[in-house]
Amino acid sequence: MPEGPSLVIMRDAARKFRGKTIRAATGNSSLDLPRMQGRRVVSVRNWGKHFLLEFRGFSLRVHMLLFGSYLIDAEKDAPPRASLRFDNGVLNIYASSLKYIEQPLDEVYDWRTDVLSPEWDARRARAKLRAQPDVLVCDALLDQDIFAGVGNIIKNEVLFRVRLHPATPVGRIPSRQLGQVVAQAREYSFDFLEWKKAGVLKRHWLVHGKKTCPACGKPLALKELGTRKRRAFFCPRCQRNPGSAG
DNA sequence: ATTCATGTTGTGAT
DNA sequence: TATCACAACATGAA
Repeated sequence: MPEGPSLVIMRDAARKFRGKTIRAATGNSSLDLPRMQGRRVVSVRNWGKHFLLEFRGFSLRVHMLLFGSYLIDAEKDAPPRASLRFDNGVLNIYASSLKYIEQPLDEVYDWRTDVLSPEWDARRARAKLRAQPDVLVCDALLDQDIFAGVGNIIKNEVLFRVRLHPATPVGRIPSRQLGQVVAQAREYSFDFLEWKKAGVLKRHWLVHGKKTCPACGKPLALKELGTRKRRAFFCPRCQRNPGSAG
């Protein structure tokens, strides 16, 4: 489920609950779910991988981690973390991390950091990257304070599009290529969104989960790189590290 | 049946 | 005190 584009789809699917009142809030979350009963949804939003239901005075934050899922007007054979019943339907949330946010969302979230937001600020992202020259680009792309919404799939595909080795320190990336990284973090996320909506996402993966480089035909490398140790699929031939000899 | 993965947070060690 | 590596959590596809 859970990279930014999937949350955009969830947010749009749940938009019909905006302005509606929660009639019942149940589930196996340790949160005080009944707190939401009788409360009206002021807005349905998302920031990166966070799904947000805003009420007057507080908000519900849902993070799906790796295995989270949701169903609208349907249920499955598993206990929901939260089941929110409205007059016009039900939102069921499974295996997710739930939390209340007490402060106004605009105080908590910097929308300019969300790669899919209209408020996305590429220059700001570049400035943050410049401030951390030693961080590997594979880690930087997963940093939600720089690229909120980017996950491991987007990371791998962006680095291939830009033909950049995942283990390149940010400070060694030529300025023009760094600009491409930032631009593609957003652009690929929108492509991901369209493909996901159309149910054709996987067939568009060029390197993620693949064995062969679509550019040169040689085997792809698969390594757990960076401090995050997430899977990096890349072509050692086509994705050259500007800092290495060769 | 077993392994593994689109992710983050908390804990205890250093 | 701060940083860091690792554990923990949870589900379904292959």
